[in-house]
Amino acid sequence: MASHGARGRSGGRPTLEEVAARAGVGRGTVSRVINGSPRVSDATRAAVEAAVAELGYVPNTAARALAANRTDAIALVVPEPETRFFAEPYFSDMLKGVGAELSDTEMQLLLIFAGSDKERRRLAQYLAAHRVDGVLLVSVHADDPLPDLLSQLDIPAVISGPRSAQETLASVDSDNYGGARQAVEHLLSRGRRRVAHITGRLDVYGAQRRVDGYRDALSDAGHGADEALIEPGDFTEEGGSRAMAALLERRPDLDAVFAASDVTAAGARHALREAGRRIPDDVALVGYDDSAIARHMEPPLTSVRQPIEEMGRRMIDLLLTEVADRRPLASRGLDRRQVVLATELVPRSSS
Amino acid sequence: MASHGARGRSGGRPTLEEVAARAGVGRGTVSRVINGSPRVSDATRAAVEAAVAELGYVPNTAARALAANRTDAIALVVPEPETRFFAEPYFSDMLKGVGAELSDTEMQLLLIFAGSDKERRRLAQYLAAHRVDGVLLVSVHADDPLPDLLSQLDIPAVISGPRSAQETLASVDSDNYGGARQAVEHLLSRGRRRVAHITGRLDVYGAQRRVDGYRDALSDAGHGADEALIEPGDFTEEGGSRAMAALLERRPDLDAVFAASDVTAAGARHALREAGRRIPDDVALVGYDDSAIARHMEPPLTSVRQPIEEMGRRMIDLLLTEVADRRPLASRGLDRRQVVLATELVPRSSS
DNA sequence: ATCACTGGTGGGAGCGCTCCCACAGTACCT
DNA sequence: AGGTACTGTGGGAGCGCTCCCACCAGTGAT
Repeated sequence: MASHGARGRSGGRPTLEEVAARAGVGRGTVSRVINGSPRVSDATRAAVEAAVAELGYVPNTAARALAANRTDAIALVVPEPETRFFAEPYFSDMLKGVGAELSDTEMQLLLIFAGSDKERRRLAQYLAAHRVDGVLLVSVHADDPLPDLLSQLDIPAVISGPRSAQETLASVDSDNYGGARQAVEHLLSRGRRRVAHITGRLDVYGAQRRVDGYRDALSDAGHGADEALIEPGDFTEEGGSRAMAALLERRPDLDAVFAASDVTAAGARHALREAGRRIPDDVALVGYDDSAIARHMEPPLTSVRQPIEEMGRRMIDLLLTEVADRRPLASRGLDRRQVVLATELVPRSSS
Repeated sequence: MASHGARGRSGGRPTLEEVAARAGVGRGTVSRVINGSPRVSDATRAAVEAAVAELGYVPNTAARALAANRTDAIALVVPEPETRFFAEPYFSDMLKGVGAELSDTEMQLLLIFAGSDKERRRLAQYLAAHRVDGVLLVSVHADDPLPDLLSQLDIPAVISGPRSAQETLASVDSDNYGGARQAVEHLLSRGRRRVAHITGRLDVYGAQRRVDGYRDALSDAGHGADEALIEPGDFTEEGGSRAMAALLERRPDLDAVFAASDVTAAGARHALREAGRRIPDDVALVGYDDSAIARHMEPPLTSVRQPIEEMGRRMIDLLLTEVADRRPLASRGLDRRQVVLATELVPRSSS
């Protein structure tokens, strides 16, 4: 008689209890089946699954979150205004990788923009409320307080691009050092001898590593480091243009430029044109990121490609591991919390 | 003595109960303060707020969701693959409006892509679990089962672009009829007399309305409807090109074309060029959407602009109203559940 | 036989809120 | 005086899960 709806708000969604009654088992057993515990007999499992299907039972996430103290959600935090998010393929590629890796998981992905101060305050509140089990942090600046907030709140997080060589958070990065070497070695192999470098913002660790790669590639090839061939940029087009002009003034004999980003390269190209230098005839140019800009530049730009989609996938891998490790008070599997992925040089006619 | 942490897991986050103890009031009172109920004396409210601040209390969303049977989250569902989402400014504009209108709300926005079958199944499950209080549905096709699923689950939803004149869901749309009239009237005012129309996919209600607007504008101006001047397209570039070719064959004397989208217009332009017709000298061309394509076309394309960002804002308004109306079993404020916003003609040199 | 174990199971005790009923106090009519 | 009505407040009873302990076979070692 008391089959379903003991306290039956008959209209409502079925509950665990109702499934249990229907299947003739206890609540605990249904819970075990739902959560895929192995310690359930096959017969019982079948009975429960039948009841679930008949009743159209769907677990109540809020109740689960409350009881288990987890949310089964992670956030992808973009500390940029939404405009940049849409403008740069970096983010959509990243999102594609993240989505793919998450697709056969129960985890739900939240996309959070934190470009403005207001949004950042909201985010802090959000994190303080522990509304996600983990955080993916992309495109973080050196002075960003977010990573520290996360460690303080003890929320698992993975960062794309470590802030320094001593990064404490788990991170996934592409090989900035190796990518820079590839670019420079490519230019040298093409017979260039006076290779300049326009750097990125040097408070970004990845930009520093690119400078290191540039230097080492030159010295390994027996070229002394010529500091006059290095000019700081800031990843912007104007910065690239300004830096190029400075370089041309200082070292008019340069025959190649490695720019720390495609956008920077676009600026450099502009300055080169103004100075009447032909690309690649007079000066070869290599960028970084292999963005749409590179493909559409005139002439098409040789660039270093980062496996961004794979970075997204690896970030999820890492994060899920960190989240899982926190569930039982057990084994930390921190074997490799800093992942570095190889880059690839995409040669085009600018070099 | 028993001030805080009656059952104190000292490490954990403070709870409502702890705040109540600290402030020397009952749980109910703290809850009232947190939720902004007016029936709390100023003195008590101040005491509670102080306790909240001292303890750094943040409400537990899961507990609240469980007890109150709401989630304080809404979903923006995009039934397209992510690629299109990033490619078309429509979505980013929409998102901007939505975000703006939501920013001084406690509501959290979830972005859900449902392009593939797998994703759609996930979404259905997600909605069945009632993980959001409401849904924003953009870019829905006529045969999409999603709207019905939503009404069936009794989840408030707002659709961008009604599926028919009898749309039951709340909707926000731009004035497709009026926009088409604007386009045609503009062409007539420029002295054009044989204005053709390449339609959109006619299973999209908005496309039908554009045809209606086109027809009425012509007949109101005393031009009989010439069905030979109407050719179905499908919103794609190839479709536009094909339709244009057909029109030219059938009515080589046409002197203007109103295309149901900028993309369609791009296709039409191609066909016109191939046929040796000059734009606008021989044939004037008007598109729809005022997208980047319109601005960058050669010659720049006259187009009808939809206020997409405002549409996003209005959709949120409507949705929040619907969600609020469902909270107490009270007053439905369904005054205007179908919003239509005016369009604007942006004249450029193609007409 | 007795004593471990082990796989399988039931159900109590929470998780941290909101809802709502009860009730004290004050104020304003009859 | 007694009624009625409100404001402000406390706290019990859930919301629907998970966790964990207790318990019941069955199995093999002693």
